[in-house]
Amino acid sequence: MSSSSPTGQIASAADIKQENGMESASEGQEAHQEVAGGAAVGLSPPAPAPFSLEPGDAAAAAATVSGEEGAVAAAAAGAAADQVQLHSELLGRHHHAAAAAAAQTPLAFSPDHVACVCEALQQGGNLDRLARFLWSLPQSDLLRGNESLLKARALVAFHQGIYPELYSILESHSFESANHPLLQQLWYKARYTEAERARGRPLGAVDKYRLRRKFPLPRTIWDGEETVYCFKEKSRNALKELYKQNRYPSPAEKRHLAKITGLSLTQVSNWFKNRRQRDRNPSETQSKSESDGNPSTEDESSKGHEDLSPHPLSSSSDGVTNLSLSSHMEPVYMQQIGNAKISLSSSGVLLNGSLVPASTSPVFLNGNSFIQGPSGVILNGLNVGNTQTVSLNPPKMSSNIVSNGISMTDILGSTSQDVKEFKVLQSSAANSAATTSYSPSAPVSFPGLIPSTEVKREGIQTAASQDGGSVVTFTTPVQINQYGIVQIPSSGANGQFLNGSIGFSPLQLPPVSVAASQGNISVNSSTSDGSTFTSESATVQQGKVFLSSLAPSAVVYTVPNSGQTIGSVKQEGLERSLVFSQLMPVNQNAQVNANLSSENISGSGLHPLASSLVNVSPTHNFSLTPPTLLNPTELNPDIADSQPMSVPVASKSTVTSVSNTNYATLQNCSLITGQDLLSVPLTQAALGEIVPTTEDQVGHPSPSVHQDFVREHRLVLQSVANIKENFLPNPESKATSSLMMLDSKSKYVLDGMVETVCEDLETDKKELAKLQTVQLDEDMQDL
DNA sequence: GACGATGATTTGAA
DNA sequence: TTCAAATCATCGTC
Repeated sequence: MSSSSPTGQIASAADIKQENGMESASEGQEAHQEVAGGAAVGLSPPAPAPFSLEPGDAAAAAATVSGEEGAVAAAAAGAAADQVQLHSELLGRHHHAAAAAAAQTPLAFSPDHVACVCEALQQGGNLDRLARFLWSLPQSDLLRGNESLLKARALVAFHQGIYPELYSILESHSFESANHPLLQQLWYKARYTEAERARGRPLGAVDKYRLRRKFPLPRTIWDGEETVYCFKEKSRNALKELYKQNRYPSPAEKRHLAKITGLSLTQVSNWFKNRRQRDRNPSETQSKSESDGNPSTEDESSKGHEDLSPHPLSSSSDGVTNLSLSSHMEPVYMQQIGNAKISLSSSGVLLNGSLVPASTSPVFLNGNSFIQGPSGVILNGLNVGNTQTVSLNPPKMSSNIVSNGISMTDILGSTSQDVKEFKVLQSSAANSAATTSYSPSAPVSFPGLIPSTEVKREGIQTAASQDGGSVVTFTTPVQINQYGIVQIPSSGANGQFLNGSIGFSPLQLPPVSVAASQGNISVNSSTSDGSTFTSESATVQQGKVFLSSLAPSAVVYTVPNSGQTIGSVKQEGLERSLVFSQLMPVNQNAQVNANLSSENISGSGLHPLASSLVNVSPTHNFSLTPPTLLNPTELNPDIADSQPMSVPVASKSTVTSVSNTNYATLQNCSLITGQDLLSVPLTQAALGEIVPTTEDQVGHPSPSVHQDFVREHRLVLQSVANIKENFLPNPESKATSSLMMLDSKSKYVLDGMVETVCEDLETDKKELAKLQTVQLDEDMQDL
């Protein structure tokens, strides 16, 4: 019967989808028909039993409930129902007189127990039984305000067509956001149904829209955020912001945007596609500005169409675009298209393929990166919190965190393709470590680290560079240790990392020129007089190191000396299987091969130097020093042990972080994992052990069950066995008695089990809520 | 993955 | 209530 009820489509939490405002035209009709049937169920009083939950009903609910939480709740419901059954059986068998009395008094279930049963019945779609169950509940103050109970009452009211009561319930209590989608559907469907009944015909899309406008959601079931065209205002603003900066976001940026907006990747892609399509059509652009209702953004979008497009750089005949910049006080929008040659007359930084002058004015990089002020940084679309600053000028920094638009979660959970697309550039200031992570499209250097007087970006192609990689040269002698670090001997222990493989001391380097291309970085050490060596000329300069990429993961290092190659290091990084070689100083005339591993960094004994940098590789495993800005254990101690990252021995190494967002996400993943470990086996074990048919099953909990639960579970079951001996003379009833025995205090043994399940459920909910809060905070920071 | 065309839905105004 | 514009999603093509 319940399957044909109007709530058949929305009663089950598992069926609740993201409310997008879109509904099929036939949906209203179905709802109308179903409601008519549901109303036929009527308001007839349910069975007069004080606790009318039928064991069979609960068992059915348990069988139909899906999902972890549902399973837990179903287990509780099943246990509670079985309790009732056992209670009746036992009392009927041994205490007939008492049974009659007990049948007149409500069972002593706590509100949590009732909530568990309600949840189970809701998810099972047993709304008729849920109605009877609610009817039988005592009007206890303890039950008032219980959200699960209120939600159940709302469902029942909708199911029975008592819409005024439904509206009253929804408006009288502020529900948790987790219940909003379901309750919002109830609200709208009830309005639709009422209107359909009044009109006698199904509603169209426009009719439903008018009803939605006429009966807006109460704030008790709505977060208040305006939704236009199915997209929340926040999401649309985020999309617009990124579009203003970059009309062609990378997949990583799209993923990040999808993450922070809550939209799917397809929706994000579609939005950008449609937006570009609209912008390409002048007529539509004109009309768009008049209709969106947000002139500011639309004007920016339309007006800035040219401005925000790839910067009209002067193009040379060879296709190389040149752009010369000096320090700007105005925001700079840049987007690199093709081979762009950018020259700076002062210290600057290359970010995301675009050159950034070391100024305090906001800078937009590649249309999607943003640097603002000394304390707040958004790089490549990902915000770096206020406490995670990237200082472009000071040569000394205590902790610098730079991240690109790819969250470390994406990296950790990314596919090999994602990993291949992601490379790490790390650099550092003296006395401390500064770790940076960038995508291949975002090569970066810091003027504070590399006091360049000129930065040139050229599409340098060398014989060794087969993928457009650039060349890194600098004049000072270098060493490459086992960690793939190219060290400047004079820099002492202050070895610095670059691209996770080489390091140099910025203080030891003379002014250098930096040439960068996608996925590669070229550092040309200039002479002391400030003249700049380009990559082409670097091949004959003394003491230079050439780094040319053979492939996205392969680089060849050569160290010429007076025009003679004195050493070369071939770095053949296999995808996701790079291995650090042993210490290999690059001496004169020495040729060393070094394999750089990003996957085995932590396991190959990577020990950061005293002033170390820690290599955050783009692969699934990476090393992290204990973060000083964010400590995962502080956010959630339970996660620390399960963090899939290693902490190298780095006594003095400083923060290696990506962003707090990533930490939060890591925790999220970890917690989810934890929940998977705890909840799923727990649920399975609970379901499997609550209703066993033999005692053998009872005594052998699943080995994957959480220890606490197992321990408590065993206690319960042992007590059951003891009680059974005392109260059950009939051995044939053991299948039931092993589950439904009363303890010496006249309480249901399984009550504790139900409570345990409910507590675990509540704990999981709290933890999840906590995580969601953290994640929300992080998302807000991202925005 | 981008693009153009097109359908379905949403939205606002007449 | 109707209509048109805006918006989002889908499909086929390149």
